[in-house]
Amino acid sequence: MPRPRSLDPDRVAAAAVAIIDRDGLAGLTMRSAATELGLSTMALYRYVTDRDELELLVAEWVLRDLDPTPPDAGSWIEKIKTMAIRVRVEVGAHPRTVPLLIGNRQRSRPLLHWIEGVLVILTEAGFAGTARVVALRGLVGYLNGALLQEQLGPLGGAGTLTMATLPVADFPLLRETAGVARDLPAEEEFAGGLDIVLRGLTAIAPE
Amino acid sequence: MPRPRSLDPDRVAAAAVAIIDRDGLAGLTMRSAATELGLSTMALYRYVTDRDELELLVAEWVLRDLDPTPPDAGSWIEKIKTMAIRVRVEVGAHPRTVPLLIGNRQRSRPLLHWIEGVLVILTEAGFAGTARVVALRGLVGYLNGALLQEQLGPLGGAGTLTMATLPVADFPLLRETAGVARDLPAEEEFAGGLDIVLRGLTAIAPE
DNA sequence: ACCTGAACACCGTTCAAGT
DNA sequence: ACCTGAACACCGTTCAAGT
Repeated sequence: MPRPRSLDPDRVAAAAVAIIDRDGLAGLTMRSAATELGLSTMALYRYVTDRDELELLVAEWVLRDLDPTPPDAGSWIEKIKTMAIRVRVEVGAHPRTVPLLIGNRQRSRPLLHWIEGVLVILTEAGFAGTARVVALRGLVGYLNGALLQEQLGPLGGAGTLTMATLPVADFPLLRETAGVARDLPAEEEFAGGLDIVLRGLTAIAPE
Repeated sequence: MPRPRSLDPDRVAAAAVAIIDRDGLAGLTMRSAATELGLSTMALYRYVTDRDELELLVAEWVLRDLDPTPPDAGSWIEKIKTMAIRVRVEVGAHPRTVPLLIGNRQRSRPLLHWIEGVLVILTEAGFAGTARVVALRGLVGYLNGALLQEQLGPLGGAGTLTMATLPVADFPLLRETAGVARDLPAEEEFAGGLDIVLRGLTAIAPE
């Protein structure tokens, strides 16, 4: 007399994300996830084959609402910008999952659909062959780095405590820049960096 | 009758890096590092207070020869490019340490000196205030992302195996692009992305 | 089928003890 | 001072057993 499955992958992922939001990445263990779901530890293995798969579930769940459709108005640069900002918005709801998103970026369905959308835009803009690869990777590389940096602590954030103790004589510009960075909102920092990448893309665009 | 200290931080770091080079990041444990050094596990705690400090030692050791001095010939863009390539060269000798380098980027002395050098170049180019923060962070963001991506597996690399199994109909451009990416050397991919960022920097440069 | 609990081979780290 | 070994509180995961 088989019992009905008490959970679905969505609820498993949501529970894992709740733990990460609350206790950080280190707080997520097979045991804590099972407890959060009201299961014994081993029952969790009914739903995922191992921790790696649980992390993939998390990565896909966080980006489940990521819109992969290219905007239909605006220049191709504006479209790419919109696509990039969409990622940051979704990630912003669960920022501590960032390392998992990066680690699973090649297998995450929502992200793959988003990449396909970006490629549509790049292709319409005339990119092809290796130039298109470079453009995509440059954009994604910046996105990964910027989101990770924002999460690990921006120049103006916690890490600056260490920097405040550095000998001023050896790092005059670093000290000065860190001071300015403290007052620069993360969102503007992200937008500014994205703008650099987008202008760079414009510069190497075909035609 | 105190015994002489049998090791210095440099040898500890070198041993840890040797393990990472050989067995990957997961292979590095307090136990494996101690064994590599011919010590009992707990003797390692004479040299580092905990695992976190061991990882910092690794991060600093890998970049110990990173030249922080701005090149004196060439345009400011060429100088920045040289600085960026220097990082990739040093990292290239121990690529699997990348996550540790990123995690410790705010405390790693060699990296802080390198950043100071980059800031000298940016300042000479006329960058100041928030524009200088954005320029620095955009560059470092790309560097982090690109090196991490290169390490976790480029588009043309292992992860593409997963992609090869995707339904073609849903991801036509992704499939096509992955095929091209497979034949693009990592070095060219990095250089191409760096070029995008540098051109973007040019576009937002003062004067 | 679905769930449980004991157990195994790991971790990082504390502590008391040896030279 | 420097090093050691046992022990503790964790991990992920295997396995045999319950309903």
